[in-house]
Amino acid sequence: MSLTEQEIVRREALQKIQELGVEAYPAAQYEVNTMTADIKANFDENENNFQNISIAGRLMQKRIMGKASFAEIQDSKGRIQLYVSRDDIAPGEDKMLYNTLFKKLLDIGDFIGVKGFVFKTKTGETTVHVKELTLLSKSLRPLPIVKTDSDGNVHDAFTDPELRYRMRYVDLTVNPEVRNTFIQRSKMISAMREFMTARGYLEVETPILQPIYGGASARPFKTHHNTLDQEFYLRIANELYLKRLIVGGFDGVFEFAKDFRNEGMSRFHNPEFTMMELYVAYTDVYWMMDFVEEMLEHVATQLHGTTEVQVGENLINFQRPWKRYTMYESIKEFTGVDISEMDEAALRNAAKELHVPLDETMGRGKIIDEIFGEKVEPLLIQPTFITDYPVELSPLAKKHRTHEGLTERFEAFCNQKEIMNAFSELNDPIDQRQRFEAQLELGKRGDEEAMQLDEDYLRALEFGMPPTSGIGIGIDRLAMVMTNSPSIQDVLLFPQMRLEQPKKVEEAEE
RNA sequence: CAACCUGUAACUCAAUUGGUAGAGUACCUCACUUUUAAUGAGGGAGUCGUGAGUUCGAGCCUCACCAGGUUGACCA
Repeated sequence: MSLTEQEIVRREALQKIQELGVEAYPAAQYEVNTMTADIKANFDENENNFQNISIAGRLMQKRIMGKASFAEIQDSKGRIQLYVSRDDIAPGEDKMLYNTLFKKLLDIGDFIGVKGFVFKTKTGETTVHVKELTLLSKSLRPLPIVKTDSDGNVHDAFTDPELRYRMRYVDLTVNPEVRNTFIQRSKMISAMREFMTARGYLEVETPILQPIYGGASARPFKTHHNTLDQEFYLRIANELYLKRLIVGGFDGVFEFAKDFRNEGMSRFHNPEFTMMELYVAYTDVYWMMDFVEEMLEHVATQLHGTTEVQVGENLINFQRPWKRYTMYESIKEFTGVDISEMDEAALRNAAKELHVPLDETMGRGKIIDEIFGEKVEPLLIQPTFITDYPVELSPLAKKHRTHEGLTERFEAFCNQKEIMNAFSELNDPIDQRQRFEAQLELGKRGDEEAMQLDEDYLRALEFGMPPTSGIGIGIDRLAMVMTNSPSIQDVLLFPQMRLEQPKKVEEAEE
């Protein structure tokens, strides 16, 4: 292992610390009685509460002035300045604690605990006057030091995306807005969970390893169980298992599920992603629209205190009611072309005039989807429901109650992206079998994303499933909107990446 | 998978028509008891992503490879 100069210096410092009899990685709990943010927020109001404080965190700045120094400590809530004077932390004859330990052997990034009282410096900064300083954990690698000068210019920012994603621990340490994004993501999920739990729906867990993958159109990851000597797939959706639970008699079930799709990676796609699926018995897709509108209005308000969220240049408003179009209406609205009565040949012609590229294999439903994707989706900024999807695109959705060839389905779009997909669940087992068989045909023709036929799921439906509506919400996509993040990698703590190249191994010495 | 861009000190970036490798921060030494990008003085630090080629001479030109990014195609 080859070390940089700074890593060597820190290891030497560690050794000297231990030679001085100071424990660099003490075992004992360090009692903390307040947080940096609490001090900054409340010291002006109530100075007496901060005369005997104890805080812990990383040392992030050191400004040595001789016999006194200023430093900054960072805990999970923020930073605060420390005033460290020699004669306070080392009151006796032996000034080792200050002259040697603090000044020379402590580095930026070390975890320390301090006890003392809060005061204001003559420049007005709220500062902890340190009476006692304890090393809690020595850091052996230098953190990137992000500094902001008096003109507001940021120096040496830790911005390289690769390094940020690979070393998220460093990213979280030095970039407070990154920490905030993940706090927001967590709050968003909590808000959804509370909203659904409050209505009596049950949070459940279903298998990730599935012998038959289903519930979506996608290519799966494959794996193998040794004892069973059997192939398994990592789930691409949890839909079919959740509906089995509705068959089993639960009124409402939901799951925040990690799903896996063996497809391309991009700003909007990670091989593993989180989807929340909810199924509610005795409801239909129109009920679900009302429900989800209310839930997202709640989520936005919980996160931002308002239904409005700034996303890039757009101010997105989740206030009810959202715009609703059928797919045909939306195409008519945004292209001026009414395709509702067109057959496949007329559709192909219409697509050509709209400059939407098609290929020969596409059927009627797929062509409509292409026109929509090209001409309508990019224009959907505010939350919008699109309903009534072609039946060919929706093998698990119930047939439309009045329109031949359509289904009882909606997708919601926001900031030019689909964020959820829902339908009145197909509960006619005969129809479902035919839809699966149609999918098998597609698979035989080379469609790698075609669904498999799931006999056990059909058996469940044959026992009877009540009318049910279900929804899948892309949690990562929604988090991107709610946290104003341009890339999915910014809302995943550890986005998937190519394996890090090992450092060049030095030629073995013989 | 395709096009384009990037790779120089621990970090952020320079380097003229191809001619001895530079700055700020960080690091090390010294001074300094209200600083805040602390300051002042001094010092060390680089296989220029890897490999080949052109050339008297390559950080710079050519080719291949590696890594990363951006955009596009498919999928949530």
